[in-house]
Amino acid sequence: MAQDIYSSINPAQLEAVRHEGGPLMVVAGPGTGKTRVLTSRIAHMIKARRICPEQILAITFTNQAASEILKRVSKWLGLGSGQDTIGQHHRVIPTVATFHGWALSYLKSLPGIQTRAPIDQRDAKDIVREACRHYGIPTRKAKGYYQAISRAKQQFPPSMEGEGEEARAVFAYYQDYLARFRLWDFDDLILEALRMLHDGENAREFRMKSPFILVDEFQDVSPAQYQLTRSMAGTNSEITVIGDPNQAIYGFRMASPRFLKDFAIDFPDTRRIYLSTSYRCPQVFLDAASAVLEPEGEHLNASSGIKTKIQIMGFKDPAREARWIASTIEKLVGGMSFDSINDGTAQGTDFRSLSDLAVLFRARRLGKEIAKALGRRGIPFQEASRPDPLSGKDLRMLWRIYEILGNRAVEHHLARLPGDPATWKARIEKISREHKGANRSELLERLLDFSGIDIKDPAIQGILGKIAKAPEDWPLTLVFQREADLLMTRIEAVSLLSLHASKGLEFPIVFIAGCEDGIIPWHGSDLEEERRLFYVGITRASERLFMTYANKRMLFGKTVRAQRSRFIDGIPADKFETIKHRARARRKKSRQRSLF
DNA sequence: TACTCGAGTGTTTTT
DNA sequence: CACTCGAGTA
Repeated sequence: MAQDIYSSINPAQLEAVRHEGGPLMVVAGPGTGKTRVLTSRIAHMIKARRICPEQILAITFTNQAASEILKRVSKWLGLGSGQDTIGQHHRVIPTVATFHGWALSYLKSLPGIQTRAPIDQRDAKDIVREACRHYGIPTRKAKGYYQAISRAKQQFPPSMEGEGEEARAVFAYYQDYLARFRLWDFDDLILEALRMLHDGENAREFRMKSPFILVDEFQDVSPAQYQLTRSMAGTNSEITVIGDPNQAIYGFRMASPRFLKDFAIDFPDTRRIYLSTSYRCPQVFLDAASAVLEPEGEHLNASSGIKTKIQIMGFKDPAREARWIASTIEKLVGGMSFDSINDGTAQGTDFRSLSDLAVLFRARRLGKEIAKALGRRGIPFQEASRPDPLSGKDLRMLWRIYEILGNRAVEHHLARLPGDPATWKARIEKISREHKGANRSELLERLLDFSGIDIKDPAIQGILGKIAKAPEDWPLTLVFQREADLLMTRIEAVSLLSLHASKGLEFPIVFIAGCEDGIIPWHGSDLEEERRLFYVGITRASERLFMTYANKRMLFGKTVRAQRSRFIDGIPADKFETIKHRARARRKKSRQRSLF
């Protein structure tokens, strides 16, 4: 078991795994084994250094990442599946949680604190809308104000600086509403945990209990999360941050690669380790990616010997672009590669699996055209957009009843159940009285009789089962969120993803569509961040990379002429080949074929 | 409660 | 152009 922790690990990775005694920063470019280092390091701490797992806290941004890390660590330690990260652990395992999940359990663990009930984004938006109505502001402005409020609350203390009178009024109403009904939104979880750790005594106690902290994807931390990290760890403690400043693409939600730099200043004895061997991307792609952004840190070296160039194609319009992508995909999955026919090494088995392929684009709507083209050819595809687990009307109702039963934000939820709040109140009181001593999921099941929800629906049954297993008073917002992540199935289909959604993923064959000025880089966006976004896209590919663009595109009802992305012009000419579509290619048959 | 219709709006996304 | 949202109607 234990030797797996170190097998086929490179010297830099090993150094990161074994570092002891002070702050550590691991700068890990695409495919350099970031997760490998993180999980090996945790396993090493426990197995070799005999650190008690309870003293280790690993923080991630998504539940999916958290469960992936926990799974790998548990396997190395022989701890079984380690699925259950919420609530009490039956075995001693390290805590792996999201910032928000950790913050909530920390707040709950503090003696004498009055916790509030977490609400999700939809309720938060509803409250903002209500604030607008209250002030006679047109509700169409609610979305913008909600975003402004959330941005404000990424900072500590929250700041509406630069916002107008109206926005401030809405903010005040919103905050007041949360206080009145004893609610926390997602941002509050971070802010409140931070507020608690400001108390010297709390901080000292926490640092003693959890002296080993690891934070993944550190380039994505918000100002508040950065401060939280600082409060959690003393400047000399053994805190590990892992990230890649070149992949910081969440500026619009106040994240910044700046914090990775600040870290080394705020923790002066930080040992920096750069992972510079990419086990994913061919050198050509790495070089091209570097060229678009003049990356920070060391130049990346490819371990792969693949020599394929990037293939760039222009089209008259997005429909042709989409059709070409679809037909190329069909060829790639449908049969033998033309390559192998051409160079005589035909094996006859060079099929690509659909899940080896991804099409990336800057904005969701740009994927529509491609989805249509794939659909017409009957090629299965999978779009990234996961439905919000609490989006269904029924599930929302169920959630509200559950929260009321748990005595959380009762008035807030009663007012939002369909029908008359007083009737619901009476109903809930009656049922609770009649079934004294019954557990919460039993009560919930009885109350669902009044809701018109079909209890026999397998989805509802599944949720009820989860509730029965979840810790007594855990708010469902987080339970649902986790379940939705864990239920993500990997089906045999082409992935259609936004560039943002592609971060952290890897595919042998990648298409980046809509590589046009105005799209990539997006008109009016921060150019440096757009560069990093393109960098992320390029570095998803492990074998083949296509970039396509259209010379005109319909956006907002207007057809605009478009030019090839200026980022492509920054790529050295020997890294790619441009292929002319159809009309030209037909005459140069062999040239076209060499594509495949 | 469920619909139609017109106005208005247009990245990226997690918890 | 397509979609969402909210007001208004059945």
